[in-house]
Amino acid sequence: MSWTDERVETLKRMWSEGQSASAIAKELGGVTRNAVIGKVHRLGLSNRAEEPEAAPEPQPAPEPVAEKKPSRPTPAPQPAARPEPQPEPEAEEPEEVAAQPAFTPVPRRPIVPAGQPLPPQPSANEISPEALASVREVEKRARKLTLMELTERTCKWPIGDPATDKFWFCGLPSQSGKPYCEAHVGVAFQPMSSRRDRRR
DNA sequence: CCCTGATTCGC
DNA sequence: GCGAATCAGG
Repeated sequence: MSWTDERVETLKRMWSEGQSASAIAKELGGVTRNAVIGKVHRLGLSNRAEEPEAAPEPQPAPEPVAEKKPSRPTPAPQPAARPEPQPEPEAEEPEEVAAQPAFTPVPRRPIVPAGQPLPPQPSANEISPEALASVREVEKRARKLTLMELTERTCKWPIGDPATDKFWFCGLPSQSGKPYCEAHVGVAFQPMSSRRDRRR
């Protein structure tokens, strides 16, 4: 494969969109991510700054330039429709519950003002007992990965409260193509038919 | 271990 | 110019 104008164009577009080199290579086909990165550098667009040009600020302020993060402006990793985390807040295990009634070190504030929107939360209610049991079981074995540790093949099911330290992602091997592991796929994607009778 | 981009250097 | 190998890092 060679770098035709069309392929270069695709490269430029995807790179400016914040796509990873491997993703671009995958899209183009016939090249590796190294080839893509090499080309990116040769094209002189290694710095993912395209249109948005901010003031270079020659002599900005008296500050002697302490920190600078030209890295990445967070191209939004994987939004991924968030399902229902924690079907059961109960059940504790050998986990440091560490209750700190002394004082309130973290004045948490509800991200969502007062229950307003959040209409897209229909699922995760009528789930088969087996699936639920499977989930609860698998979450004990969660790899507890951080956001950065997630990949295309790790389960992205959130566990715990994002506002606290007790938050992580399942991280178990995800189903090919799916964002979750087998157990979580089971509760995330309902056949849309389990509505008939909810035996209880 | 999975992944990311950066750099080098023989071709 | 190209990109595998390698490096440095999350």
